[in-house]
Amino acid sequence: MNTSRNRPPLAPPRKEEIIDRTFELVRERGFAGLRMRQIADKVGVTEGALYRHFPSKEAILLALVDRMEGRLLAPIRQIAANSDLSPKQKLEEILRHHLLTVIETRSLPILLLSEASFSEHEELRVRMRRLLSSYLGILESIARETGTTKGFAPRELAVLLLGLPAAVALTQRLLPDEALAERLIGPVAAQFIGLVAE
Amino acid sequence: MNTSRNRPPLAPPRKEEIIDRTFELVRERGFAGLRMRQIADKVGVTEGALYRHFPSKEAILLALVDRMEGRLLAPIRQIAANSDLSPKQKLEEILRHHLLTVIETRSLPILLLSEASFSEHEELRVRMRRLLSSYLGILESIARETGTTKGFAPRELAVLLLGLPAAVALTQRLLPDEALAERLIGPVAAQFIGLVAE
DNA sequence: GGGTAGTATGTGGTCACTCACTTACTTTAG
DNA sequence: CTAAAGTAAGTGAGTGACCACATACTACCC
Repeated sequence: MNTSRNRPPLAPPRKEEIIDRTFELVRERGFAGLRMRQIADKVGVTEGALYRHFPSKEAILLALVDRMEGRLLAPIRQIAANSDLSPKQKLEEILRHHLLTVIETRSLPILLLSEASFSEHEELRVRMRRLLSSYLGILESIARETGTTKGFAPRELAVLLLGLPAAVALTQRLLPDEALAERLIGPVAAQFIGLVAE
Repeated sequence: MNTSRNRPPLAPPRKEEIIDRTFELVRERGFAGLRMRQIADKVGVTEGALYRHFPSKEAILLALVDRMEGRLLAPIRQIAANSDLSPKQKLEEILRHHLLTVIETRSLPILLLSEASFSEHEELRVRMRRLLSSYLGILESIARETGTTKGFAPRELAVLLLGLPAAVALTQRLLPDEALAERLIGPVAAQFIGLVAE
């Protein structure tokens, strides 16, 4: 038996690679301009080969949303469940995680959300609604644990907190400014939390 | 001479109507899904007729951006130039105007911004960058007039203030909630300004 | 030698845009 | 006043490019 052969069973195979490359394409060019041809070229196969692994383009997009959800929402759920943190600390860590994700993925979460909200794929819109709903729900319930929220209702606070990553996503996509981005992720985010929550 | 004949010279003709109908289509279905066919159907002519008035689809989209700019940015410039208002009042009015526009146009400004940031039409991306740049610039210079901005640099404050309309746009598009929207436009916006500016 | 991954080559449909021609007005010349 | 000329707006039938997806065939690996 060939022990030197490194099976790639956990670092999963083509399927994962296809999603990876698609992720990169969407990050640079967005949803609307994505073509099966581009994915195939980037993976280094022909279009037909993609259909060995996914039944349709929509299936690839849905897998991409899963990926995004894992990267954005899963860590946020963990932070929210961490009982070592005060509500304020939770909000701060969530905000920081969201902002970091926005920067690393070139604003993908927010832009996906808005592009997908127009998609003709019903399933995609449903998933995006769910994602946003979960996100706001998590922030809302933390807001309820928090002492004072400066008179904002929990839902209102949740929307306010979504605002910073949303604004950062838009400005950094169109007017990149690394120094500004770092200030926003760091001190600005922290102080912003300080203003709206005790 | 027929005095009762109401010439329609100022309420301009087809061209304006085409932009109006396109505006409605984009508001409901977004940029990416827009087809010349749909515009023609909505105006009540054939596709060919559209090309009497605009040389290309892109030209229609650019005219649409002009329309959006007139609706969003022009009033904001006026508010900023109104010397009867304190800086804080200016920020408050600008924020309210932006939020109202977002609600009336079903989140169009923000979503246009993100969809267009991926467009293959270079000119469109340039225009969107300019629009965002102007918007942030106006807020920035008001921030400079303001006494205290709670330690935020002017540019940082501008991004923070963009956040609320951005978040409202996303949530209202995907999870419409009229009562929440009204609270956000009214008391929440006012209180938010109170927090970040003196 | 059978299943998996791949290629080469379609195919039907859609889209922005074109074009020859018509229709309804308006302007102008005699 | 009228007929000829000019023009703005529109029609309907393309056209070529592109795209998601399909089908037939092939290389490779246990």
